[in-house]
Amino acid sequence: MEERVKQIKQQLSSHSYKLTPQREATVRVLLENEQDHLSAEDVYLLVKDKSPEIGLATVYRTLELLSDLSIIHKLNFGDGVTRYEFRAADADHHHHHLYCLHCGTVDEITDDWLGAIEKRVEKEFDFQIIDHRLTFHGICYRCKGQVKDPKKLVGSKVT
Amino acid sequence: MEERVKQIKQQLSSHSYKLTPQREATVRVLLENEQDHLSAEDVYLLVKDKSPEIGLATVYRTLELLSDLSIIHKLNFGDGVTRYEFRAADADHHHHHLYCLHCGTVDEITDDWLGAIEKRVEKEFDFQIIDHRLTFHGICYRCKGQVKDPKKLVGSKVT
DNA sequence: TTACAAATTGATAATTTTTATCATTTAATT
DNA sequence: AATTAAATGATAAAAATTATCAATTTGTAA
Repeated sequence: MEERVKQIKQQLSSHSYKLTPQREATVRVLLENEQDHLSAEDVYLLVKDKSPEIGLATVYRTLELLSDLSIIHKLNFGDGVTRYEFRAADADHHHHHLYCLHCGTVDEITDDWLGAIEKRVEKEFDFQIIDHRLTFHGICYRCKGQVKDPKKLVGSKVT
Repeated sequence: MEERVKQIKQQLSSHSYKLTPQREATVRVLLENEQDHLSAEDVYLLVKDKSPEIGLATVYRTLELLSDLSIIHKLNFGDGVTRYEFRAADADHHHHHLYCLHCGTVDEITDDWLGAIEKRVEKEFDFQIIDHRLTFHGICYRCKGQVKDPKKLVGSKVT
């Protein structure tokens, strides 16, 4: 934890940004909730618990900054809100997500399963891949059995 | 074209919805621009050219309806706008997209390349897949050579 | 330490996209 | 022709994000 905060501090200062108290509070909230995919509002509320004086705009600015530096990733599961996730230290790609259409939970696949497909894309489409987004929509193991007609969930749900 | 309009009319009426002139105009715009990925605003403006009396809310309502019936798909490439694409008559899955970080163009891969991976997800994660979203972010063949430092494009760009 | 310039913040206004409301119009049915 | 439900258009409202700007904080240099 402290280790990672320090590392982020360095990443910031290497681009001449400071790790202000507000930014640090935001980073810590993100680290403490690494499993979740928090929206800006979520982050704001959690940060506010500890540092009530922080403003919403600052949280947005911090998330944007961290995203610019590729310290976090922006995600969009189509519910109208941008979500943020810590970018694994080692991973240079976006990992894959399992989005449950029943309960809304998002699980992760941290391995990159797209290697072969990406090669094919680069060759067949002459497309230089920088990153990817892969999300499966369906029913998670927790909700299995609770859903009668999965097809019904497809419709307008989620982009 | 006429064939497809008629087919959509039937899909609507089978759910007791009518193909009103406004809905038909919207459907035709979507069909005429099938290669593009239009936002609601885009559709609205194109429909307005032909039928100036149509309201924005009606366009939104129509897109939502078509999406509910899985006649079109909602897409989100992270630019803050929901986009719509005609759903291929045969495809029961979302097809894949190539999103160019340089020019913003979205190309399509209509085949489903995820079969093997989906089997693995279902087995390893006990996740019942209903649909998927796969988008590659990178440089398209048109922009190849025009981009010096692709890594620079990664940052905050797109969710 | 004090002074200064630049970076950052908080409050809030403004924007943007989408949804809700509601009176009016249209369409189908009796 | 009368009646009911569906659909529409105009517009208000909501939700998320971005922009503005004065005030504060920070790091640096005298």
